[in-house]
Amino acid sequence: MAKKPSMGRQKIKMAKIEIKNHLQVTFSKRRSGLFKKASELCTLCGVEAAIVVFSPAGKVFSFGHPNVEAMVDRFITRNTAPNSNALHLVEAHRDASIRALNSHLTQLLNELEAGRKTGEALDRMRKASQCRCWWEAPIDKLGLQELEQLKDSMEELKKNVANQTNKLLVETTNGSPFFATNGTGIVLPFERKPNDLRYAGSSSSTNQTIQSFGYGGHGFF
Amino acid sequence: MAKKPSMGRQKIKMAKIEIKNHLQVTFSKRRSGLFKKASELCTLCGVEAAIVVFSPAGKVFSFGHPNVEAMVDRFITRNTAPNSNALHLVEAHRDASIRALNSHLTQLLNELEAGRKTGEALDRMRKASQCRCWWEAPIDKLGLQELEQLKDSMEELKKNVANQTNKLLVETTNGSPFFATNGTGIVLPFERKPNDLRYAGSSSSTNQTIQSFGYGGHGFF
DNA sequence: ATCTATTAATAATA
DNA sequence: TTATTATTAATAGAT
Repeated sequence: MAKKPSMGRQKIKMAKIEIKNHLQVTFSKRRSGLFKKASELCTLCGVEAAIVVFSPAGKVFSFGHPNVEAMVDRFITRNTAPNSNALHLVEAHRDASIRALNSHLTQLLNELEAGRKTGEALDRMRKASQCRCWWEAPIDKLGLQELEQLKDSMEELKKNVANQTNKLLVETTNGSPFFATNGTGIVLPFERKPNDLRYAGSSSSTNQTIQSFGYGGHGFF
Repeated sequence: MAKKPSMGRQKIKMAKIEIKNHLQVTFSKRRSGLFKKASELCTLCGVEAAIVVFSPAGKVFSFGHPNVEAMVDRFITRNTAPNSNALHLVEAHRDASIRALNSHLTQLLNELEAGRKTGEALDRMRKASQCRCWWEAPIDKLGLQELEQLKDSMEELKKNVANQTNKLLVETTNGSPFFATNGTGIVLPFERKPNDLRYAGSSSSTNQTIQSFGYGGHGFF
């Protein structure tokens, strides 16, 4: 079998290769050759470089030493080119967004802190105001038995004083219908439990202060 | 004169050239060779490409077909990227940062809102608790003279009822120090103003009645 | 830069 | 894609 000697490498015209197959092969070979050359350049000269190639099919091939994006970033940053390309706008926009977010964040943190302080102040006020009614605090310290006894004594007390009280009320008030109907005037204010006062994180008044409202003649507790 | 034949091209070790002069020459030659290769690739294959090289001195050399800017733009705002290179990571990282900031922001907004509501609730409580003691609110409205009168009437009232009250308490309680010290037991319930009872956002307790604590025997108002 | 002996890249082919 | 080979192209070293 006769060997057909290759005609070896031939000079080619420097123009777009029309034969698709050739073009594809040439693209592959020359692209890798290009990247190899770039790599050698980087190694021999200790420099940084990047290459990006968009294939006819739209694929992207890139080379970078030490890496593409660092190179591109560096190029963009360095490139204080007068031609403001869209990239700059994009990046600027992104940075602006981040800056705006950070600013917003800072403002919110400040508001939050202020809100916390306001809340604490209000809480302190609340606690202080609780103590303003002298009878509220001690009630919590009483046991059930003591409360029962207290209730009894209150009821008896109420009876004893009811008449005088009602008389006074009629004389001195402008006729609030409040007690007129039940005709009693003895009320025992009690404090709700402090732990019922939890408003943490809740906007609802679920554990709002429960006050005892007593009518004369019937049990309060 | 005898001609000294050049020893021609010699193979070189693929490592950084230490001799500065050599390095500079090699950088120049190979850089132009690289750009030429790139140019040929673009011509032969009809593709677009860009090269960026940073010289050891910090200078930037670039090649681009059709131009570097367009190539870099296209690379960054890349549409079709099969090879996931580090740029993606960079971009992803940036996006992640924005996302994290947004998340933080949302959380803070929530906290802030909760804080506002808490503050409002506390404020309402404060206002409400002021009214729990019926005499507190009106007190603010009284002038100095009226306050003096009120003080006098209360002191007289206290004296008048002290004996009876103490007696009752001693008889019926187990010695709660509750009323023993001030010696009063007569209560005058009054309703506070409805508009002082604002517990907006609360489903319960909205129309809570606040009892007043009063003393019988003398008119206060 | 230019030259030239060599090496490296690669077109054609399989 | 990968491998082979004949050629061309690139370039190290010297000028």
